[in-house]
Amino acid sequence: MVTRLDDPCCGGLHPDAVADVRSGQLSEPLVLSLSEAFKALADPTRIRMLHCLLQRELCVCDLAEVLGMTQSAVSHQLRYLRTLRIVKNRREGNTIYYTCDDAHIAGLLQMGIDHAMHGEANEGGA
Amino acid sequence: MVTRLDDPCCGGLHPDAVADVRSGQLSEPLVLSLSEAFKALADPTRIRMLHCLLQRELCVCDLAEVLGMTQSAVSHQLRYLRTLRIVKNRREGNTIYYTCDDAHIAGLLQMGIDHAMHGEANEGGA
DNA sequence: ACAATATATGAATATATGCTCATATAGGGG
DNA sequence: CCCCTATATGAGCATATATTCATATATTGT
Repeated sequence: MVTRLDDPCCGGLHPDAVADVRSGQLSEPLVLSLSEAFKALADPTRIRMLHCLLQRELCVCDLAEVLGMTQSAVSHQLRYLRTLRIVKNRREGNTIYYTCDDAHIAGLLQMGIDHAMHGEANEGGA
Repeated sequence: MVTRLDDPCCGGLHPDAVADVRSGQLSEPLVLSLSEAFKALADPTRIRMLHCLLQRELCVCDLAEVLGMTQSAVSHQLRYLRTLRIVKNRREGNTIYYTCDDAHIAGLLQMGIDHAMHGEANEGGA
């Protein structure tokens, strides 16, 4: 079972290379799990939200205020992140506080920041 | 200049928290650059492509063969990655070989893999 | 019970994304 | 020069995403 399409233009130009790489392939669930994690970080809004929530616990409307966004938009994105278990929330009376304590995401984000700051933009600047 | 929307439901519940987090905000270009990088990894196809191209140089049709995808689809994604300078290519006669030598991306991907494999799916299995 | 506040959520919408199909480009061999 | 192979690319399409708007839910205070 080779999982070939009908017309791969050339049936594998270098069979050895193909076989070689095939044996090292990532499993389907792993790939899906990976893309899911990276997707969470693949949006400017979510990056900013997570960066905030990693620094400090914030309620929804403070977050909205910081990001200059609608409460609704923020809430939708928080739901997205909640579904992925990337952020947690805590209720205190009427307000709900969110945090991000996901070490995985924090690590990826930090690594991205470190790398991107190799001569490009800096932090700071409200 | 506070960059406020017309109706932030509550005008910042905790002004100190808001000010605090505001001062640590990531700059706009940095955020965009970050999301761009994560976007490159936010798709199962591209993850598999990059994982292959990090292991070994491959021509387009070998890649297509390995991934079980159309040459066209692969080529489109390669263009995407080329635009972001994540992959390089080399021509040898009729065939074009691609590689990924982007340490940034490689690091992020590896970190993602390490983390995701904490009890979930493993490599191997083609 | 009622009003006010904070948050959540469904529907609609606009845009982005990933793939397919057809076709263009480019190099190699007769 | 013509044909074959490998790759690139534009258009179209179906789906995903991010935001907005209106409204629902939940908690507090009176």
